[in-house]
Amino acid sequence: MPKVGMEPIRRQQLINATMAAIDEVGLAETTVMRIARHAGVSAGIISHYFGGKDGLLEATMRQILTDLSTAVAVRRHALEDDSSRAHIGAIIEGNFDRTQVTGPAAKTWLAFWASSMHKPMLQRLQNVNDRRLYSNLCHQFRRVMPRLEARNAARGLAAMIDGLWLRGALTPEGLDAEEARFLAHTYLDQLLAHYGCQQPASNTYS
Amino acid sequence: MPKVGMEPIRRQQLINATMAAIDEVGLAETTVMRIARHAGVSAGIISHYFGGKDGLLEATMRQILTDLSTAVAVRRHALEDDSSRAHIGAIIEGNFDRTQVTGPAAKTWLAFWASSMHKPMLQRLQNVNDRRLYSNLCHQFRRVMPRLEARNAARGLAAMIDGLWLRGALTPEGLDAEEARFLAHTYLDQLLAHYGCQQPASNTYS
DNA sequence: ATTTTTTTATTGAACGTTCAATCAATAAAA
DNA sequence: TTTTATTGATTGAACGTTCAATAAAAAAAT
Repeated sequence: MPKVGMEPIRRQQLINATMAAIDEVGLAETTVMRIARHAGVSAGIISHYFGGKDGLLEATMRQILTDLSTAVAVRRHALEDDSSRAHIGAIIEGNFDRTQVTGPAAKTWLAFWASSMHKPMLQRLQNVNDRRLYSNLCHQFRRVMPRLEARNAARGLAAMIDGLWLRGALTPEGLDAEEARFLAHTYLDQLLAHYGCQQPASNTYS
Repeated sequence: MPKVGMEPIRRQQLINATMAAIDEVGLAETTVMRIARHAGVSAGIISHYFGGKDGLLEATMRQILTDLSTAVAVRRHALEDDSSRAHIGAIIEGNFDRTQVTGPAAKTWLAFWASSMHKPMLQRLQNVNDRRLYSNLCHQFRRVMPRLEARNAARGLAAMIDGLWLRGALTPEGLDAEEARFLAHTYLDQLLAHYGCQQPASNTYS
């Protein structure tokens, strides 16, 4: 039933179907037929729109990374407070955004993470994202502490965020976003407390 | 060239070869032939000793988990100091043990971690290990802080350890064990500082 | 307004490849 | 001679990709 202008619709359908399939059976058992069935189309269409399975997987990872960046950027631009604490808090909140943390996205995220160890293209994507998180954190920490300490604080918080993600993706019940945010913010408070920064006026995470 | 008593030797050879193969090309492209070539034997031998590829993969994950547990247990039994700080410090040190952190083991570890999301047997193994780490940490923290705080400290430190592992496995240069240990110990100090515990006499990680 | 032509979207069977598992044959050690 | 260890060609299943065929929509022609 071909109508014109199907391309963007199909691309999005197939990307969503890829995440659903990975959530369902894992990347290893995600075949083009299973993805196609999820999207309600035939298998051949994948090669038509993405040049092949690899192209679709790459596009899917791209989308996840873009969504994550957007979630962080939106919260940072909405800040009234320009303190480093507020900026870092926004980064934490963005990283535990609802759309990212929910089932399919989280499992797809971890699957690509593991896969990126041996696929240069995915590794490149993952690296770019990683560096941005680290350099953003580092820049904000440097506003309130010396270079070396800022570097360590940034690495520590980045590891904490990733670790919470990882554990969330692995537990059958999925990530408890509230608890994760609480732990990350508490850690942030501890990092900043050593340099005499004032506590935030309201700590609104339970 | 069959000699008697080959079984334990071959089993270990094949487990090591499996880690080498995963380190080299990733779990997705680790075939029985590649493993066999690494071990210098034929492909058929894998089914003979492990009942199939899945059996070998399971045995490999078992070995990694056992090695990790042993590394922690050895350090905890060697403690002169019985303080909670010393015990938790030993858990950290064990988790960043040299044999675990080095190339093949780390990448195999992460690969299985991702894979365990959809393979019940691996998930079971991973869960048992996970609970032991958490409950050990929780038990030690409870010696110096209230229940709820101990729970959060344990979850935070567990996430930090996993996050450092994850990032270490992903960076091309591999995990910088010294830095990881330093960050984990610093975090531990921060957690304990809130409850007025004395700082350790000597902080011997650079 | 109808019919014809062109364009665009989609299908699904066929093909070639890859892989894990099997097992009869083989060879060294007991 | 018997037992144990190992091989490697073979088998069958599963997968990604391709492509000729098809059908709907849009455009052009009547």
